[in-house]
Amino acid sequence: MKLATWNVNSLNVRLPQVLDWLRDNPVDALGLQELKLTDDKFPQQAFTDIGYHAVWTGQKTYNGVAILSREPGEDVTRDIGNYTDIQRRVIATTLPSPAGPVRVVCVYCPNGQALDSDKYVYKLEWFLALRDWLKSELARYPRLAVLGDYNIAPADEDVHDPAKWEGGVHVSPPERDALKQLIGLGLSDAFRLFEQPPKSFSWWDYRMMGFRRNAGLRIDHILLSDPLREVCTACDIDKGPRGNTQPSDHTPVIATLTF
DNA sequence: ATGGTCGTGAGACGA
Repeated sequence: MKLATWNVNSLNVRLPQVLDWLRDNPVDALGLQELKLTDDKFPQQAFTDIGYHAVWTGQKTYNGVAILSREPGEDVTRDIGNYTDIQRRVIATTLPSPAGPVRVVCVYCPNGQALDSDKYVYKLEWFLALRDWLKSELARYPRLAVLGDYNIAPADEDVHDPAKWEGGVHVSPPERDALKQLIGLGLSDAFRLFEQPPKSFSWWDYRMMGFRRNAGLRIDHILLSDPLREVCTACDIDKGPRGNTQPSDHTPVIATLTF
């Protein structure tokens, strides 16, 4: 079973690239972030045509998340428990697997903008709410995968130039602590279960030829509960789509589970 | 060089 995540930065613009990628990488589930379209504009038929089910929650201009899957899902959730948030950042569904139900949670975590921003306060609050909700999800679903754009680079090795980024959003100690609190629920960063090339990133700024210089961050993650960690046999970043014409600034991350 | 580039949607704003 392969699970993937990709922040597409507008599904309107990136739909052809998503379809192409799925033809080459027929994963069992793909979480998408930053759809930037309303529910009525979601291109369901295009995914149906290539054999994928879809669940989504959209929003005009900003945010929006979806999960595409080979098998239909159950128990779709579009909120973090009781946390009231007009921003559409979470969707979850339960998929079948040989080992039993796998809960897939797709998240588009807040960016935070800057350490002195109200958006940074919102980001940290949002992560607390996510943690509390994931704790209850984990109790209900032992096989839990939480994938998406976390907008947090877990460690300096996930940053192209730690000195330049120090004191900035995505790397600050409170943000890294927020991510560690998710890990502390009993989740593992699938990417770090394996030996990886140095300077592995999942996002590169459009500006300053960030991709060409490999000036990136690893901020897109797949977190796995212990029963899934035990069967995870690979986790890789596919840099290919970042080299496309008119690319997203993020590229997919894929985890392989072998039951 | 304190900027740069995208996407959205029609001027900034968010990332």
